Amino acid sequence: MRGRPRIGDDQVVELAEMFRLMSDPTRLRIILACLDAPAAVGEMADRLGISASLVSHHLRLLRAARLLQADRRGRQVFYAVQDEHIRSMLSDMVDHVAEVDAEAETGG
Amino acid sequence: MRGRPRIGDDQVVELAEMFRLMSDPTRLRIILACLDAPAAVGEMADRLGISASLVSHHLRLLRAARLLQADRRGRQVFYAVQDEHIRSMLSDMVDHVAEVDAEAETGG
DNA sequence: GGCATGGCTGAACAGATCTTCAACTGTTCA
DNA sequence: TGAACAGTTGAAGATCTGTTCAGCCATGCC
Repeated sequence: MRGRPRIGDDQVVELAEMFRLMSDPTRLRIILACLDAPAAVGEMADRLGISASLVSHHLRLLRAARLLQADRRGRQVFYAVQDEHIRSMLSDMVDHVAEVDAEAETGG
Repeated sequence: MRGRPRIGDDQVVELAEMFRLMSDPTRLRIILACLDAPAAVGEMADRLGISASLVSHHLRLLRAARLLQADRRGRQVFYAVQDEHIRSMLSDMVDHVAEVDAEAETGG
């Protein structure tokens, strides 16, 4: 039994940083808003009911961490999830919470 | 094409809260320390080189969120990851960062 | 009971974080 | 060129968070 790979301190910090980026509800909503398809900044702001400025501040962090990637088209900037692993992990987590919630509703 | 399940605001907040708990390096190390097998508080403190008080403070949050579960044996209290989904997600993430790191080392 | 061990808790403080507001850059179209 | 639209940025402030320190509860053994 080798067990799972041991990861070093630097990698724990890196991993924690990824979680930190997804740990704010507003920021998580932004990530989820462009999980399936690229979304423009104003579009997200409208959908989430927050200012474009706030969206942009959060996007800066997500861009810096290479979690999202920007793509300018005319005067709009579209954002999409860059890290495939994060995307599939988030999909799983979304499915999971949806599932747990459905169970709770039917009296699980 | 139905797409993935839509999750509501409450569930986003819930999900963000889970990520928040894993977003602090110290707390993440604590979770990882009892990922494969239950670990006692003092044991973790020693292994991580931090005070038992600090470990205990973090454990309180993790317990409250039902991420970890406590099990007293004599004077020691052993903690283990309670949520199976979180455990497997974390295993995946650990594998992922270990992989990415290995690739980087070999010049990927 | 008394003591040692292992763990928990509350207060306090430094540092980080989220949000808002105002001002700025870049792009399109007339 | 100028105006309007889309997004970005920096400063400021209230709030939250991680850590330390001191003291407290619980268990096991003499």
